Amino acid sequence: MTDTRESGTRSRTRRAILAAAASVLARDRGATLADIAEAAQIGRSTLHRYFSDRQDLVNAAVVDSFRVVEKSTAGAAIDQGPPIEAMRRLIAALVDAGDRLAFLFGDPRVLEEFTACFEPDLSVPTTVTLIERGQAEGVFDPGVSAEWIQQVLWALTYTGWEAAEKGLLPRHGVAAAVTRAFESGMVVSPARP
Amino acid sequence: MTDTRESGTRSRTRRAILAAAASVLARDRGATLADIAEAAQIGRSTLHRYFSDRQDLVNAAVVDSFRVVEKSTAGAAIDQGPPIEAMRRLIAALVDAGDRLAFLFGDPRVLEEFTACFEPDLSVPTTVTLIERGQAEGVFDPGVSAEWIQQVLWALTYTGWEAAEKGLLPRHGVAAAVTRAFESGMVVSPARP
DNA sequence: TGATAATGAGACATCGAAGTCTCATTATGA
DNA sequence: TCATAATGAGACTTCGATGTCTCATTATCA
Repeated sequence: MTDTRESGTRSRTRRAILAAAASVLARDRGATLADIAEAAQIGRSTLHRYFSDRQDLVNAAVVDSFRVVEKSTAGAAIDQGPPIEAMRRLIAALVDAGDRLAFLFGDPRVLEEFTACFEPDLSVPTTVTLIERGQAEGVFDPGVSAEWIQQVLWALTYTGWEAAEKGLLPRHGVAAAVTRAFESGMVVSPARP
Repeated sequence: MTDTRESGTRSRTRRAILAAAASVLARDRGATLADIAEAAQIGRSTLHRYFSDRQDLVNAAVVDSFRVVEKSTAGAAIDQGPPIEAMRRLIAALVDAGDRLAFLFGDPRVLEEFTACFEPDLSVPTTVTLIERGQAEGVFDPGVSAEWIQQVLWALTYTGWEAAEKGLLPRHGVAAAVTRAFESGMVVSPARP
């Protein structure tokens, strides 16, 4: 899928811009193209050489972030082993891709826009598949939809990332805190309502 | 605190603008003042008669939303009864104030800005107080900070609101889904890591 | 009803970000 | 080294949101 006609230099610059865009926009959606260029350590005019539009840049950043998260997910091998263990690997992977996830999750509109027109890599097992597998095995709550569980997963991961940003959680404790919240909730001896 | 010199008409219009602002901005942070005026069913020039600045409007909307959420919280009487029950009432109240919460929670910067300069009504028991009470009684997870639990609470509530917006959850099921997630997490037989 | 408050429509100026372009400089690779 | 690719700085235009203002109309209340 990568354009092989693009030189190494250009390819590297492009990646830097996309990473900077996701990182900056995750923290401030109203950020200026100048802000993004500065974060990418390039001139604003250079940015325009790669992406004609702001919209063009955002679109590319979304697709790119999808790919990055997808890759992280793939690395967690979530189609193997017990669902609980697979989910713990997935959470760790998602936390690692925090910037990208925060960028995607932080803007509901962006996500919606692309869910329709963006066809995911079918060779990569999806999060929903893992959740459904866990539900079938009676490990994940079968009383709610897999999509809801996925939303909760993303929300908790995002919250963990944000908490670390604010200094509320130590970086190295995010994955554990998210995992714990996801698996057990906040009540010690849960009484199902 | 309400300016008694303001006529009933103006007071009503002001409230309508603030409610519209929170509602519109919760769904689209980049929304135009024209969008907000339209949602409030007033002319754009009228809006400027009430709030000189965009910043002025946003500030007022934040303060107002704080008050609304505070009032909801107060109505839940979270300083009374078992913490679990109090938390369930609180979640129901927060879900009811969904728009306002989404507005406040959806923009981390807004929240930060005001947490410092905005002194809360001390006569109203705070969420953190409830959480700490629950932790002291061994009901809420004492292994994490109360602030983290509060973040999770807000995140889950926001996610429930958003899921309802997207049609992923029925409106009447949001509070139950959030409560369940908050208390028990997503795993049927939790194995604490 | 009559005085006044409140509003809506819209013209107008302003301002900042976005986007375009040029030219000199630096980096890359054959 | 040399040709070419890539970049940075900055001038410039465009465009849309914002903020100001006027005037006619409508709503409110004594």
